[in-house]
Amino acid sequence: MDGGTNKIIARMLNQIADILSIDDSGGIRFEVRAYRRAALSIEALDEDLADIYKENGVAGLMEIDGVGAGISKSIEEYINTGKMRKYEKLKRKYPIDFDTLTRIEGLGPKRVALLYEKLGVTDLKTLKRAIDSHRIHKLPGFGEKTERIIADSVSHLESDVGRLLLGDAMPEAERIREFLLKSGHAVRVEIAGSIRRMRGTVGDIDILATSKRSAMVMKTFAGMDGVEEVVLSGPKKTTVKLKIGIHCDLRVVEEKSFGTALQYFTGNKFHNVKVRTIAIRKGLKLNEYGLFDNKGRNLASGKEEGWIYEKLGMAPMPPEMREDRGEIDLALSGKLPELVGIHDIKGDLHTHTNDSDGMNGIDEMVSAARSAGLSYIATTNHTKSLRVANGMDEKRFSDYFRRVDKLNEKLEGFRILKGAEIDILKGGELDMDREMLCSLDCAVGSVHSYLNMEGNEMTKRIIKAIESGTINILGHPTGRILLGREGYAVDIEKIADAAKSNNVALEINASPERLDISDSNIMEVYETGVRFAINSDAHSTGHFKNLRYGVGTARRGWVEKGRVLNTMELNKLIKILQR
DNA sequence: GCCGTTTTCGGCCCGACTGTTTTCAGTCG
Repeated sequence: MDGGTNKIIARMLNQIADILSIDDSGGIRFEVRAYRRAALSIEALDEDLADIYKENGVAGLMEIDGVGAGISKSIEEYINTGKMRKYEKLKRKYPIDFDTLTRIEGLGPKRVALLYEKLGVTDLKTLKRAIDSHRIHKLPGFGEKTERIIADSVSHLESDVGRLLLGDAMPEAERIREFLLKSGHAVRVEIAGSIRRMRGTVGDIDILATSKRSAMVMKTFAGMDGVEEVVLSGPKKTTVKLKIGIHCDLRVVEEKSFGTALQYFTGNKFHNVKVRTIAIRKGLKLNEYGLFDNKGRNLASGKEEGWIYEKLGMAPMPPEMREDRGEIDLALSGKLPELVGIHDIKGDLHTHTNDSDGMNGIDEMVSAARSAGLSYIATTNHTKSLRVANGMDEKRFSDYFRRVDKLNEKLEGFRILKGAEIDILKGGELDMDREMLCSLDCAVGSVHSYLNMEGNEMTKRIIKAIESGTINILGHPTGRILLGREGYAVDIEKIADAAKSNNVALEINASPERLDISDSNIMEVYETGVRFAINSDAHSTGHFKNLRYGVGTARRGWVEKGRVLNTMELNKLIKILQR
């Protein structure tokens, strides 16, 4: 896992880009772009740069996307000496906290540099002083309005709203979509951007609409419930700030541009750059309005999004894969995987009832599961050590299972599997009698205590539980909480290897604040051949709808249907769960 | 500075909006 070096180096590379871009005469802008690209690539890395360097040296570093001879040398220098000369030299000229200052609306590297040269602004504190003394608006290129925007943005930054969970942003986006459709001014309305790509957290909401009356759509949008203020508005694009704390962009295009606009507006940015580059190679030009040949004719007029990929020699690309992680090469060679879909999910193997810490009784959970289209669930209440969650001892489980038996007799076309979410104790032991443990239909083992354990120890603890031969699924394997805490620093590949050999599935927990394991973890372990289980961890009847976020996470990790335990029909599943 | 099924040199995605301009630079995605 990333030990912190990556963030520091990424920040240095970004600041090099900032400073270089202050004077962009003489074609330096491509160098700037190269530094930014490398920085982003490094931020997204799961492995620590220091480890990569230790194992494979500069050659290893150069394998990272966007890192070539120059930047790899700089990284090497930093790892060995704790310093990067290029960075130090540039910083001497501009000793400015670009990282913070460029996060302020309306401020990019050039304006930040000007603020430094004219007013001595180097960080948030000195910027606030400049704002208070009312000197910014006199600078060339600035004005009264810009000064006010900067002042607003500074106070906003201090109250930091940041990102939202997908599980919070998606319902809001759907509400907006429905509202715009009902208004009658828009023909088609789609959610695009990172929500469509199912990223676990999102920084804004992107909506695309088609209409001949774009002004009316914009007006409807700006005036709808939930809008705090209009940030910018033009005939083609409007941005509002929502009361839930993030921005929402609306783009309106003509009907004939819908496919290309959706492709463009879904992103991500780097995926789009690659797709457009492929278009150029074929003598075409792709933008949000169409795919144009050299005579300026729009070949994509009226076509759907999938057509664009096909025209460029690829199969239609699932939105969840569009992260520039190798999906384009895969598509060009005709090898895009068949991803698991929400309709493949036959059951849910991690749910709770009000017998431990759930909100609803088993009968209510069953009918909610049936409404969600499932044909089985495992109820997996907590075990005795987890007192805060009203964990159950063996006696209570026995009583509970008798009730389940009776209920199962009455059910047709649906089955409740007798399960438990068993605490993996500090030393890797399981919090249930072995006899009862082995009699369960479905055993989920999870860590809920001593979360700050050192990585190696936690890895051993989890592997010991896996090797007990008594659990079927490792629940929320890394314990991460999105926007909350990092996962345990476990060696996920070692865990996956052990899980594969012991016929244990790794959970993809669909709870919006978990989405654990993550898409990048999935990609790391996929080669081991380990199975996954996409579970809601439902604590109430309303939580089954979260399964879609788990499926989204799986798709982001390129998971195929055959690798997911709960896509199986019940009979086949039961055989696999036996141990 | 990076990169290669047109290339180891010569390219590098493309457009929207705003404020301060008087035709555009800076910022953003």
